[in-house]
Amino acid sequence: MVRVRFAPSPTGYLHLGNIRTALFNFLFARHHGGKFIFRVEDTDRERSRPEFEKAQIDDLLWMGVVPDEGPGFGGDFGPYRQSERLGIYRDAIRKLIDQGHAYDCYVTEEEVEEMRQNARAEKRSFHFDNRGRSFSQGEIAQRKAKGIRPAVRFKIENPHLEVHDLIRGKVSFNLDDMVGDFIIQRADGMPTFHLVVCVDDARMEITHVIRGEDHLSNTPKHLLLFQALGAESPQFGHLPLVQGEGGQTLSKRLDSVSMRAFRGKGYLPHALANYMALLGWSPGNDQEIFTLEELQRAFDLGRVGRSSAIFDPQKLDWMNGEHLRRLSGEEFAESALRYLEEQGSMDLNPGLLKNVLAIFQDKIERFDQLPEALKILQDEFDYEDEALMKADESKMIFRAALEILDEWSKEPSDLYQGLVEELKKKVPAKGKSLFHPIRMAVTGRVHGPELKRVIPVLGRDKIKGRFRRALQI
RNA sequence: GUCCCUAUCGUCUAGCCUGGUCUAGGACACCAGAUUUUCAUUCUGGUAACACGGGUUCGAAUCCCGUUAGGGACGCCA
Repeated sequence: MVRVRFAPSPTGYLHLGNIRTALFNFLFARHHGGKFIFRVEDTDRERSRPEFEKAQIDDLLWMGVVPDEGPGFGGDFGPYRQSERLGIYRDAIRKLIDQGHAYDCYVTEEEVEEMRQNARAEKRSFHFDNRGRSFSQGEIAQRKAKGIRPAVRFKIENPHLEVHDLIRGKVSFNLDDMVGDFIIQRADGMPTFHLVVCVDDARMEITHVIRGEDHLSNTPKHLLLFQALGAESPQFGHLPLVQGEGGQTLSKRLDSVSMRAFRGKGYLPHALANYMALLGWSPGNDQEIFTLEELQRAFDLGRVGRSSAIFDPQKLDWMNGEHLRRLSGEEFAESALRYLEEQGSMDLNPGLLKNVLAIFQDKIERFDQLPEALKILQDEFDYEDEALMKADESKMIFRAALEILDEWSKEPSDLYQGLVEELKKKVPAKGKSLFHPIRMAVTGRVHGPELKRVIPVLGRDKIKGRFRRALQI
């Protein structure tokens, strides 16, 4: 049974990079009929926030990436918040120390920092020299007396490691020229990332660790840890990183690529998922538009690329437009309404809105273009082409239109057809010279949606008002 | 600085493993045209890439080495 996990630390909002990792894990799990686990890595007490955990889950659910296990989602391997698993880690660390895989290290943070500074000054690469391993009993007693609390370090004994990465193939490391013994428990008693990740992955029976390439160099440490823990190591797959526009590094502080920002701009969740899936993965054929279900079926870790990709908002916009146009009119209106409500930018009545929204389905690429488009509902507006409005030919059309509308008795759905037919009888204008002034009087714009659709939706009274107003200009 | 990863149109990518079918395919963007009495949609066409240098081979985008460039890691962050 395939079991994968997405384990962010609740220290910020999810961004493009994070959520793509989540998506790939989810897709991989679904493809293989396995489980997707959401785990909260909140061992950094200073920076972790419950609000962020909530927001992260909310963003995940919004995209349709639903955990099978996690806090609030059930599962037999809980608790899924690391702050609630401290006892488990303590036991594991105890055992590692007892078995000689780890040791209390009385070297202080300040001392390490000094070593690091020196190395930098001499342009040497730095790694801890493991001096804490060989302190004498006397020295330890002395340090204890000074009130120094020990951190626990993991003893690196076989530094030559090979990682068989699902995406990159064989990668060899020599930890000797990378790091020294690394900390698995801080002086304050909290376990660190390396420890908790391995303990949890082992206990939660994670079979595949799919994560960002930034973790590739952590993998040898984790391999060692799994070994020492007496656990079978999962398989690893390191995803190429996503870069922002212009090749900049993505971070939680880069607002433009946060999930919040994408939701605010009005992207369809599945369009976003579709776009992200194609950032680093390709199906091997020319298909580009996928539903979430199709992605699950087609996804294959072996077809994930090895080089990093730059996020291209233009292609995202195009893809969102494609998904928008594939929606039924009903679905489009619902999604649009949901967006407008979420943004709180509309106080118009949903009944009318629903009819109006349909007009814009093939005119917008993102929902945030809607408020501007919906301005045609407002009666007060400026005319883009005032000269056209003032022309005698135009006035003649407006007057004729008003006369027709005054005597109007047919179905509202015939409003456009009927109006145009009658107008053609009353005025000499036709073609552009007829439709242009009408468009200007009704919408105030040179361009816009088809009059055929706008006029029936606005209704006779609103249209009449607009022609009347047009005459006064 | 040390270690690791990567390198095909401006961007996302197919092709690479298993050399010839690649005068390198698709998509976004861009340009031109057609359709649509506007705009958008749709359709047709076009510009545009194997980072560089060596090697292996009858033959290299594909295999090997080096250079360069980009990215990542080097935390008592995750």
